[in-house]
Amino acid sequence: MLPAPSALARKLCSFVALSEDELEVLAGLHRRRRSFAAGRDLTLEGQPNQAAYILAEGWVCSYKLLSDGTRQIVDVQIPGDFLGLRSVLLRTADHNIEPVTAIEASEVLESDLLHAFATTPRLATAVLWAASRDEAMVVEHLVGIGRRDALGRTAHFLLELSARLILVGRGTREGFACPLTQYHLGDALGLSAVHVNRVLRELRERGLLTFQRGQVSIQDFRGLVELAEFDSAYLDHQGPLLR
Amino acid sequence: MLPAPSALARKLCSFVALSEDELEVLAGLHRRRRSFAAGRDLTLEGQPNQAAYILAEGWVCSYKLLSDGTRQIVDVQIPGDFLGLRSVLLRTADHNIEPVTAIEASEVLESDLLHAFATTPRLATAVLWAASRDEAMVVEHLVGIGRRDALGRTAHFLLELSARLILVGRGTREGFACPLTQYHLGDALGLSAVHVNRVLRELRERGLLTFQRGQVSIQDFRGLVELAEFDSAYLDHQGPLLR
DNA sequence: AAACCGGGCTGATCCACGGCAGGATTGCCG
DNA sequence: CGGCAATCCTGCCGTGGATCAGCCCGGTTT
Repeated sequence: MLPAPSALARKLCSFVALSEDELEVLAGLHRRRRSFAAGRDLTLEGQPNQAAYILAEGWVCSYKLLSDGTRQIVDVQIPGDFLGLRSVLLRTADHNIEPVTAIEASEVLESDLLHAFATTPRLATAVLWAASRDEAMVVEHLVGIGRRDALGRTAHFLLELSARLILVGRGTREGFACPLTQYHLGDALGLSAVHVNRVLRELRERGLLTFQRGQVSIQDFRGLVELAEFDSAYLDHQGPLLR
Repeated sequence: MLPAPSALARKLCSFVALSEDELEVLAGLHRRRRSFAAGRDLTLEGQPNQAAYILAEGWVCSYKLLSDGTRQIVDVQIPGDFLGLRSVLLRTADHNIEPVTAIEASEVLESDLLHAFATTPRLATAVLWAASRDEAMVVEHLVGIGRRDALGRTAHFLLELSARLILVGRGTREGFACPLTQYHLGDALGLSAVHVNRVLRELRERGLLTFQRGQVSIQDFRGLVELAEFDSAYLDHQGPLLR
């Protein structure tokens, strides 16, 4: 009997159906489980030789600091996401990582990963797909900050989170639990926390969604999609097309 | 006698010294040279099975369109850069590509690339490095748009271009030829073209740089670096650290 | 209980940037 | 040479969002 599938397994399965063997290799990557407290940074920019992790429980965000004390959150990771894959390749972390909640993560050594890839090439493809998807998310984030107004940007961000959470069984079409504060949202969206508050109020008043006490409730999915021009293609598209 | 090194070869050599054999394999990727006219898009978002290219001459920009007609330029490619590497992997283009000038590019088939990697693993590492660098540039771009003001953002963008162009022999510490219009700059920086104009004037009035008739002249490198908080680490760092 | 702290919420004011509208330059083409 | 189309440039005014300042609430510390 196999153990319950990890969030990562669930995510990858939405892309290609993995065999039992492949799932087993994947599960093998989850030895070396570690926990980290909320709020204390994992990585400091510029430090070499960081490890990579698969996030199993909890949320983290990756950000860069500017000299005036402001920061920009580049992306938010949820269960099933990789952490610091690129810093392993480049041998230097190029951003900081803050656990938003207490988290559990499995440390993944480069050798483990290479071994897994050698054993099960389809797994390599799937992980590569996940990495490309992360990159596409950053691009979409860039477009949002550059060209969408605060309302559309916020709606887009929350819709993206929703889609990603549903994929790993942490949310439904109706909503999801979200541990991000309004400060987090501001830093992610390039807005001030004060303005985030006003934007959330407007979304509420328009009957689109509510975000209260760590719970996002989507009330008018269609309306949100329209407002945000949200097209989930970049998140889940063409799995089957990839060879 | 080897032919003159391509822009890509120059770029990769700044990262690892390549042997003659490796340079030859690299040169082999430049068969299948093609030309494209300025202004006419190469790729349309969502179309499957696009080719990848190595840009040999000229500039292009990758952008995404929004429904209100605005666009966001995600990155600008110069000679030596890859074009559409990710769309080959994902089998679908996720953005549009506009040649800013007439360009020459070498079409690269997946099979060529895989073959080159199999023959010369160090080449694979180098190309992977280039891809990671591109990704880091997008992240830096995101931070700029999210948290820097128009002046710093513009200065940062031009400094980054400068550093990249110097690497492939298209510029010096004093300046470079830049075919981008103020509309391009606006679309890249998330500003209106009108405001770009004002920003360029201010940079000129502060004695930092001039951008006139397609020529960027850097007059106060230090001042620009300070204004933009520019740290080129993400462009050229830790080559030797990568194994 | 008092003090404190993090987070949510709101109003008043300010300013960086967008939008519009028109004029000046430049380069290209017949 | 004249005409036309980009592109550059500028002034004026409107506005989205930042900043500041303050209040409320629930949880923790003492």
